[in-house]
Amino acid sequence: MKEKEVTDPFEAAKRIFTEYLEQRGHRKTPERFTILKEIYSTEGHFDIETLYIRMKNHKYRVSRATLYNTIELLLDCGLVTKHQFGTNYAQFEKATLYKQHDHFIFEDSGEVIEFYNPLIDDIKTQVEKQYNVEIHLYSLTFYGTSKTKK
Amino acid sequence: MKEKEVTDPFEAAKRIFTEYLEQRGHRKTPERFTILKEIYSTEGHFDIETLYIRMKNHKYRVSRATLYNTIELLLDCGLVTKHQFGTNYAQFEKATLYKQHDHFIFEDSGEVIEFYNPLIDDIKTQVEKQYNVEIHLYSLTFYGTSKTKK
DNA sequence: TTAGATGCAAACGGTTTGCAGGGAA
DNA sequence: TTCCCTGCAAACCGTTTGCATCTAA
Repeated sequence: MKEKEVTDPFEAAKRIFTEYLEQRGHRKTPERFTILKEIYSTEGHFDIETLYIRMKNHKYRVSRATLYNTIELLLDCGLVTKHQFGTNYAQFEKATLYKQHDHFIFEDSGEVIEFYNPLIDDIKTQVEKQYNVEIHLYSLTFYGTSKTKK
Repeated sequence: MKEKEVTDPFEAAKRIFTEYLEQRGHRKTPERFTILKEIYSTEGHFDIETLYIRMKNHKYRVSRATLYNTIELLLDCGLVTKHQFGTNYAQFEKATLYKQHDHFIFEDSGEVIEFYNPLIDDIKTQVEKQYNVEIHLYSLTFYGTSKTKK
């Protein structure tokens, strides 16, 4: 069975990115696909500097400017999402396409838990009605500590 | 009747700030109270640079360093809250002490609507139970556009 | 009197920009 | 061949820091 081709998230992302680039008349450079691959090869959140160093370690030659440029494209086509958890630098994560979620941040370690709670959709609907607006994006983040002693 | 003393939010904040400074052994400098006054004299959100310019215009002599320093104290004693609405600079607002709220941001103009929806407390409680954590802070922000044509 | 606070300016660090050279189409 | 993209480095800008001076206590 050709399981891999059906389920590999990177292959799916690659197709989406390719189509996006073609539609917009952007070039399909090797750098852009290498960056996408690097992002899809790890879990969790990352910032640009971390990604830069990771690619250096993997002997990929890439500049920070290109990272910022490519991330912008990936945000635009929905393959990556951007967060700003109260710090003064941005964090990113690959989009899970189907599984929307929010975040809990441990105040001491900065560790991130992802969760999904359907009540957020009710709030969203209520706010849209109440103010006659259309919500495209939202961000819900909790900050706190563990109750189990360490 | 002594209405003013009972209801003036600045007077209330001043008392809280004074007590906070005394408890921590911090000095009650004129700069600190002038900054508090400036913050409480306007509505809505502000960033440090805006506050700095506003105080300059009012002929108050203050340095950015002192603004950052004092904001830190005001955050610590809960008189001011900090936001990072996806930009790379922080925005602040005076705490409304009793009226908790969240934000809707217009993607085009950056305008901010404040709202409160009690369902958020249910989500909070559920997350606390689910992950055995204690939530101290949260941030809920919606981004979107108006449905009424301009 | 003195330790903490202020103002100024330099340093810091994440992000953006300008530009010459390179490569996808 | 064209002109979009890349890499490099400088610029940018919000925030932090170092230090001499000042002042609340």
